[in-house]
Amino acid sequence: MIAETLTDLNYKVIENTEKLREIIPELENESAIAIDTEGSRFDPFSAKLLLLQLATTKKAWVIDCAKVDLSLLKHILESTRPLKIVQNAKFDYELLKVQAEIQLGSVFDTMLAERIITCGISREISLKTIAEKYLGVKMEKSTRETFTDPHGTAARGEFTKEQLDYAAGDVLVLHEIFRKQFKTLQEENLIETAKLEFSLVPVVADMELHGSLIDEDRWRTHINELQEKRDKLNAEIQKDLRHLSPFSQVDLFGNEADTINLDSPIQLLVAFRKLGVDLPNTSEATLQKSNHSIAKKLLEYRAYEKMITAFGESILEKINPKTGRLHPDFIQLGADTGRFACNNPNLQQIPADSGFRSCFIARSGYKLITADYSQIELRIMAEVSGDTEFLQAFEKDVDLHTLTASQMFKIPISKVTKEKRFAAKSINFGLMYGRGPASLANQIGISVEEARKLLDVYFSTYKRVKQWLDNIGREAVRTGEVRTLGGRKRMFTNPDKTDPEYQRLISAIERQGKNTPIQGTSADITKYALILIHNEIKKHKLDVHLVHTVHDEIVVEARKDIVKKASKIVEDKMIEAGQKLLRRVPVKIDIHISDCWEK
DNA sequence: GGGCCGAGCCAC
DNA sequence: AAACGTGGCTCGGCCC
Repeated sequence: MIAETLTDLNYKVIENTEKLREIIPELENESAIAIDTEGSRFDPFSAKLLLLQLATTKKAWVIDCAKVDLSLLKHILESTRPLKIVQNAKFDYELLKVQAEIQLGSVFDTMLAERIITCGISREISLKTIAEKYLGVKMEKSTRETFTDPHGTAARGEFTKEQLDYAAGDVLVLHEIFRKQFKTLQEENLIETAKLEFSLVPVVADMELHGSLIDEDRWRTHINELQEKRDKLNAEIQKDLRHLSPFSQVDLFGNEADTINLDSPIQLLVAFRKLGVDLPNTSEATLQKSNHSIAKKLLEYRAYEKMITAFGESILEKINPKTGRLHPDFIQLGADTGRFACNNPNLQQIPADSGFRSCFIARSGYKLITADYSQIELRIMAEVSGDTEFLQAFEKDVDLHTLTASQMFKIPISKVTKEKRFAAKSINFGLMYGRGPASLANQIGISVEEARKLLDVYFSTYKRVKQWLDNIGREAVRTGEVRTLGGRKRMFTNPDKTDPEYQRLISAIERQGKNTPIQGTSADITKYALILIHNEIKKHKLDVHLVHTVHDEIVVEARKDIVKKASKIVEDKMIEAGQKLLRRVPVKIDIHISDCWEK
């Protein structure tokens, strides 16, 4: 396809059911059709489905959804064949499911494909960008916003030629992009990864649509408690300041000024100076260095303040008025390792142990199942390195951190203290991040020299682990790429040798090279598990829904009477997904049934 | 007043 | 005194 075809668009507008019926046989015969939708909003629950665009390699149609019976297309859109080529299929899946009761099946998502192909090199995956890259055409995307304008013609169900051209243009470019991306995926051995991601689209979409229920009252109560603690701390600090200050704090009118604004660095610096403490600024590092009791309290005050602003009312504002639930955006390929990202709100960063999580609840008559992989990253490390000690520890299901401590400090298991286990655990986890002696020393409170010795002992105990880490770091730099056990690829761009930061940048690539196969394989496994669980639920038509995932954790809402059955499915499928990639290490799941989200 | 960015902090 | 991987959110500062 060349630029001219976009300006001289070859498409037909379909405005009645009879015309739609005429094109069905043509579509049924295709092996792949490109599709796109235009909605009046981005929220699938309140959006109106305006246009549905379809294209074969030769023709395109723009369907006015308000004027036709879309159910005529249901079997085509839901079946495995033809393949549906879509840019950001999750959006279209959700809109079609909610507004037309059609569940898009068998997709090739050009946006995800582009992310897979260019992972580590680029994050430019918009249709505009990839159409230019693969077709050399410049797309004008400003018409898009006219569909969501509540006062525009689209809101009245009328479309301008410009809007129809735009809609057709979006779907006309897809076949050629698909053809080229598919070729690249084959050449780069990325078909498995693409299949995984494409199969995951309806799973993630259903998870988003189902959403999470939050107990608003409980949430507010919790915020109030934090606010009270913050205010109490504030009062204490004010009192301390008054008490310790040799000067009385009196305002212009001779009244005792009772408070200063703790959020104002200027006022704080003045207050500290009155106490004879001269601080350069009120940054966290400065306050930590100063051993003053008020500095300590101030840091504590800020921690509460942070919690309140970051997780306070802002999350409740995201509750969807139509469903009364939170529908966060799960970004399937958020991280270059293959992990999910999440936003609006980010449910993957809800504090683990401060009373926020227990506000996420099951509907009445339902239960939440929280399941997470036990030490999955260390198990992956055992698999990829083939380290005998690691493998045996998991085989015998002994506590790896305790075992590590006993081997490193050459003491019997029974003599391992809490401190020694903590030191071992810090190294075990630090491994996966390419952690150095300085950072280790800092965490467990020893000198850098002692930390260095500790690491030496560690690596002489686990020789294969060291070998694997050194090798993969080196290979990442040499070849410019690493892969996960699922075949997912991440690329690296080596810095210029003349770059003053050269060595630092190379070290960063080495660390990323070490971490990505571990973190990314964990992501592969969780994604396989989500698909397997989703399929099983559908197969048996169970009243069970995925609601949430946090890297190595899956949360499911199940009707009470079948929660045991659901829990068995979740556990079995998570293990099946794990063992698909881990062949010599057993996989273990921690699983809990509760009224709320908790481990 | 909106966009961008770093700091700081939350998660795994 | 820090050099630990992957993200997102909020705030403050800066720029236009």
